[in-house]
Amino acid sequence: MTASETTARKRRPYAARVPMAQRREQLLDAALAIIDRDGYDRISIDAIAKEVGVTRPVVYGAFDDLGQLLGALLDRQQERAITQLYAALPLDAVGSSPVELVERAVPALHAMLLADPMTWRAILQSGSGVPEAVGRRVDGDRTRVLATVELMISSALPQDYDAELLAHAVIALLEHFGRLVLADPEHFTAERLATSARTMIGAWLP
Amino acid sequence: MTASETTARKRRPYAARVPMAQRREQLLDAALAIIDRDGYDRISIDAIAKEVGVTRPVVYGAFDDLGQLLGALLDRQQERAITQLYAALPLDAVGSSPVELVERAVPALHAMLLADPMTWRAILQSGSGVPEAVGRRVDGDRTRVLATVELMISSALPQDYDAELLAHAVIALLEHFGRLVLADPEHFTAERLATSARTMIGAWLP
DNA sequence: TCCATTTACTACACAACTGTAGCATTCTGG
DNA sequence: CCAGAATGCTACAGTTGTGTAGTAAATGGA
Repeated sequence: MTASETTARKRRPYAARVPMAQRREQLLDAALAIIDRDGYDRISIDAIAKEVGVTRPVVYGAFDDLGQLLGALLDRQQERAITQLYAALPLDAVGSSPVELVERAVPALHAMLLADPMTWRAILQSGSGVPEAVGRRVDGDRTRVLATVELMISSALPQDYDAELLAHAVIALLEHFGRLVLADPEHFTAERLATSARTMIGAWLP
Repeated sequence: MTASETTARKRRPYAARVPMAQRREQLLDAALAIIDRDGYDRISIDAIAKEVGVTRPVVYGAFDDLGQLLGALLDRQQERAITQLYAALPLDAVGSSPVELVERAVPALHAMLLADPMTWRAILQSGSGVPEAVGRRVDGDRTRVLATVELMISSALPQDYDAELLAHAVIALLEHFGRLVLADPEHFTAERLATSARTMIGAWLP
């Protein structure tokens, strides 16, 4: 065994070469998997590199820094979530009563969550552990959703309800029950949730 | 200037000596301040030492490691929160209707939050960023509170409401509106919240 | 086959943090 | 004043992560 053979033996074999676009997607998938498994406070360039089986310069070749990577992940995930949300909501039921809407929306949203749990878990755990740039972005998104929900409530319920507070309540409940469904879908079934929602909302209608 | 003078010049002046019990309390206060300002993911022995103006061995002289310190902080904060909560809730109103209870509880809870915001902010931001041991403890506490709320609901509302789901909803709403009040107390006033709560709960009563 | 391009790895410097043995300083009582 | 006890600091070793210059390997086209 010569010295060059000894030296060559020690060098880690190269990971398969991958076009940049595909590599970026792979890195984003890895980041999402880490966030889902370990939480936002465990995400790092080093962790992502290890998850994929490449070295850090490869990650830096695709993204300038962690912030940029997380921004790209957010872009991608947001697009996925919005697509799923619009597919799930009964937007064709324009003239229906709130109770009918709820009876159709709850099972659809329930199925949506379970069809892509990783996406929704990452979104619904966007609490204080997220990097600051991510948190600001998510807060902005939540503000927009809040305004939309507030408009819907204003047109559906009597005027003696505070629409802004109700919108906050609806968002908080959707997020909380989303987390419960993802954690225990057999216990928090679509049927059970729909029944309760119908009963409570029904009591608020004229 | 002799060599010993030069050496003495370079040594950092000692922080004031403090009895152990007082030091522990001071370190816990510092930890709470860091969590409030920077979040759970920024808490570390080093950060606490810097916050107080001592070196790390001083912190390690008081607590074995970060986990033990955070456990002690949790014990202390939990005791504070429970004391404040029991002082705020109208426990003397045993025979009152749910609407009356709410009308008295909301302003009291509102004032409680603002009387000690740091304590409540640390509790209400106990999301995914917390160290695992803390998260498990908080989850256990939440489960107990949930069971208590579920019992109260079972006795106050008609049987066609799902008490478990409602308990989850109440907890989610209390936490969410707690965060809103801490963030913007002038916008989310006690009066406004009480009015909305009265209207909604009133609609559920026989 | 050879060469140029593209993609991947190594080794390094640096920063931040954990944990501790040994040493230093401060304070109080005799 | 001095000695001892109690509390505080320094320097060190180790770990983990960031970021990068230089080198290596792989691939495809001529």
